[in-house]
Order: sequence, then structure tokens, then C-alpha cells
Amino acid sequence: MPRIDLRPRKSPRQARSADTVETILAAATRVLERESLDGFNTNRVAEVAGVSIGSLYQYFPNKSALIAALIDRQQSSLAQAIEDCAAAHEGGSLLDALYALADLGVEQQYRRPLLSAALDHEEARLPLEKRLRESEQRIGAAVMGLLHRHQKELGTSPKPSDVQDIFVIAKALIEADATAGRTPPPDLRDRVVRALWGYLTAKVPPA
Amino acid sequence: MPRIDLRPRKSPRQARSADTVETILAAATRVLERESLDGFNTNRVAEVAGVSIGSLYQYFPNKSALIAALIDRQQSSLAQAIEDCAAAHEGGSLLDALYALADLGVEQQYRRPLLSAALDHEEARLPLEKRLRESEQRIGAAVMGLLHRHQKELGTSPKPSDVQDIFVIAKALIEADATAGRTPPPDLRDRVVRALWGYLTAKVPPA
DNA sequence: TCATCATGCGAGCAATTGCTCATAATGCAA
DNA sequence: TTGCATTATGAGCAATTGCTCGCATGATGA
Repeated sequence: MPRIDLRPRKSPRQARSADTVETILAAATRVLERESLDGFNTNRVAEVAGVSIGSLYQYFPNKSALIAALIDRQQSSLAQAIEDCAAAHEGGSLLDALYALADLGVEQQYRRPLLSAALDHEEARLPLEKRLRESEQRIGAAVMGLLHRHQKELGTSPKPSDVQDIFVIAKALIEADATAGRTPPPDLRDRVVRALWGYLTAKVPPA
Repeated sequence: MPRIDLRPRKSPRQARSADTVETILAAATRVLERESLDGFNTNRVAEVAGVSIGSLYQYFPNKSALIAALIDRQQSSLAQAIEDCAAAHEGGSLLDALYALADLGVEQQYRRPLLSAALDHEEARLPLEKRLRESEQRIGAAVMGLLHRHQKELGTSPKPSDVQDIFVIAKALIEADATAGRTPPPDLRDRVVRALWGYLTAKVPPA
């Protein structure tokens, strides 16, 4: 199994090359968003960016590295949004926070459905970097903090698997709808919260 | 957008050709299971099957049709299993049925994790056939019947979106673990049931 | 036995695509 | 201005891969 180097090939030293990198990433986003993973090839990205293929390979050692950079950006931005959201509901009720998180997820996935789906898929396939794990850590910590603050309400102290699970549940519910239609159904938000709240407060009868 | 014909090119008329088709499908399963969607190409499948590439294309008009056939099989078998499971718990408690369904899903996804993941991915991408929709119908009907029989226990009459949602939730939770490790964590089953039970019985406080 | 149809074969075409490298253009510092 | 480092270019190579087509082989029924 060949290890794939995902690190950037070189760092831009002049302003114009920083622009080039920016242009390439924007083009990559556009291509992935419109044509999904089929039709996403480095030649096409370079063409859409209005940049030569050689320039692309000056900053990204291979195709995977380009995708990894996109994932990195998306994950960081999501982590930031979740942290902000958790902070904004610092004193409020757990339910309000869950609604806010659900809205956030819906907005994120519906903005660019194909992009989200494609990045999810690649994320599972690529050898992840530290930085990505870092975003996951941040998200986990933020949600864990939220649950911890409402321990009494929930009856038990939150486990790491709880955080993982509600993340997976929310993502799956939203993605299932997002790949089906252009705009979110009006009840999606409620169904997501119902799933999360249900999972967190479930009292499964003992056998 | 080019329509892809997924119908089989011809039906086997002699026993030996039925064998060939069988061999090809088995090989396709093996390849998909071991190498995921990368490394899954028609030449490789033919090679593993010990059959010429020409023979493959006598029965499957294109690569997508081959994958569609695999999806068809998998879905039919899942539908059958779920129907059997629902029938077996005809008179029992809802909780028992949920546990059984969770076990079924865990077993299915852990048997061939890469295959499951790959087929899921392709299923979203391909223009689905009637027969596939039919399997989905069967699954939906079986679960709907189950929920309907426990209406009192649940308090409300089940909606189609309930069926859809618990299916999505279970699948996502199991898949998340299945792509991570070789054997299911001991608590996976309980977490799945907790999610399903929680969703079905959730009482979200009103604003 | 022979004619006909079904099945099996695999070399290789055409298209795609990740990526290199020799070269040119541009910015910067002295 | 000069010289060096940085950045940009794009023709094209090498590898992959979906798929065709002309032909060989096997079965079947008369």
C-alpha cells in the first residue's frame, strides 16, 4: 500500500502564488460541487481555475492532497461554527442548543450537497492528517462540554460514544434528505432534534 | 446526461452460461469486498472469475449494470431477512423486534464492510430500477407493519418518515463502527436500539 | 453427421487522467 | 540593470480502463 503524501508541496512566498492557491481551491470546490467526484480531475480543476496544470502540481503533490485541503477547510469551518454555537448557548437549555446545532448542520449540508457527500466519502478513504483529527477533536470537545453542562437534565454523565453517535445520527438524517431534494423539508429540523433528544434521554426498558 | 442501460444484455439459455453469470457475480463480490471501488474494474472481475472480458460483456451491457445486479441481490436478501424477522416477532414485544433488527443489520454490514459501503455509494449514484425500488418497498412495508402493530405502545400512529428515519439511523450507526474496526464493539447493539427506541418514543418538550 | 445457434475468447482500440519536465515569465534585491 | 529565486506554462508520457469485434469452441436437434 503506497503511502500518499498529503502535505503541501511548497508554501507560497509571494502574494501572487498565494492567490493561485486560493484560485485553485475555489475551482476545486466548484467542480466538486457541480460534478461530484466523477468529472473531478486535476486537469479540469486547473482549467476551471484558469491556471496551468503545472501550477497546480507546484502546490499540491497529488490529487488526494488537493481533496485533503478541501476537507481540511470544511472541517475547520464546521468546528468553528459548532464551537460558536455551543458558546452562544452556554447558559441556555440543552434543547435550544440541539435545535441550533441541527439548523447548523442542515444549512451546511444543503449549501453544497454534492460537495458534502463527496468530501465525506473521501474523508473515509484518505489517511487523515493531524490537522483534521484536530478539527474532530474540537467538535467532540465542544459537544462533550455541552452535554456535560446538562448532566443533571440527562441523568447520566455523557460518554465519548454519545458524542460520536449523535454526530453520526444528525449527519445521516440530514444527508439522506439533502441528496433527495433541493430544499430541506419543513420537518427535517424537528426530526433531527427528535432523534438526538430521543437518543440522549432514552429509557430503554430492561429485559 | 447519458442514460445508462442497466438491464441485462441477454438471458442465459443454457446451464453453462447461467454458471458463467453466477461466477461473474461471485467474483465481482469478492473484488468489491477486498479492494472497494478502487481496483474494481471489469477486466479485474473477469480475471478473478476466470472468464474472458468478452463473456462478461455478453451478460452485462456495462460496468454499472454489473454493480446494479449486485445491489439488487443484496437488497433482495436484506428485504427477505427483514420480512422474516418481522414475521418471527409478530406477537412479541417491539423492543425484542428492534433488537433482532439491530442484530441483523450489524451482521449484514460487518460481514463485508467494504462491499456494503461501496454498494451504498453506488446506489445513490445510479438510476435505480423498479426491482430495487421494490425491495425498498418491501422493507418499508415490513417495518411499517411492525410499528403499526405496536401503535398503542408508541402513542401515535407511525408515519412513513418514521420508517425511513429509523432505517437511516440504524444504518449510519452501524456503518460508522463497521468502517472503523474488524469486529463489532459489544455495546453497538445496545446503542442502535437505544437510538431507535429513543426516536420512536421521544417526548420532545414543547417550546 | 451436419447445420445452426449459443457461448466463450482476448487482443487491442479509444478515451481518460494523474502527473513530469523543460522552458518561459515574473518579482525582488543589490 | 543584473542576476537569482520564485512562479507559471502546457505538451505530452505512461498507465489505466471500459468496451468492441472477429473468431473459435461447444451444444442441440434433425
